[in-house]
Amino acid sequence: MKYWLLKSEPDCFSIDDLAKAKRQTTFWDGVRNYQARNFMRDEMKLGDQAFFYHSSCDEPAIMGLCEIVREAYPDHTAFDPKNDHYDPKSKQADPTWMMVDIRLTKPFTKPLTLEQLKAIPALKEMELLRRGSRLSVQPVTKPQFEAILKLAK
DNA sequence: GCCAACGTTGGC
DNA sequence: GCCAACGTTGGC
Repeated sequence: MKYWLLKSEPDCFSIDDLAKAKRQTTFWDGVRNYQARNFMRDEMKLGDQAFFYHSSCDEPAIMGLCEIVREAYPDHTAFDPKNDHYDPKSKQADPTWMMVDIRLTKPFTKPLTLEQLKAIPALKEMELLRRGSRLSVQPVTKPQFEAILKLAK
């Protein structure tokens, strides 16, 4: 099993939105970065665990834990000219962009803020904390995953 | 709102 | 294939 971190801007889609969704499940659309797509397409498997992270907001933080409930399939929002994430280069017959489905399994009552994460020695090498890191879908190592889960409530 | 870091685009 | 220009991300 692998571990992941997924970024979302809460103004766009927050963990509360996910909590309110049917079966606490959503498709993770809008990823338009090749490295992030490759992680989703090639490495994300059913049952993998993923942290839900709020970015570009007052208090960036890991908000909860999710599970991958469907493996990669074409991101249909790329085909829709009216969608913000429309990409004319992605064709139905040969989709460029993929998405997965995730289900919220454990919203944290006390999210771990970015500030707190930075203070945890076990997370020194974490991708999220790397200077200039922008990857919206990123792998988390098992020790990192466990360190975070131990502190999150 | 600023700006550093990074990815993408396009001319050559 | 190089690289400058540009756009985006995301913390502050």
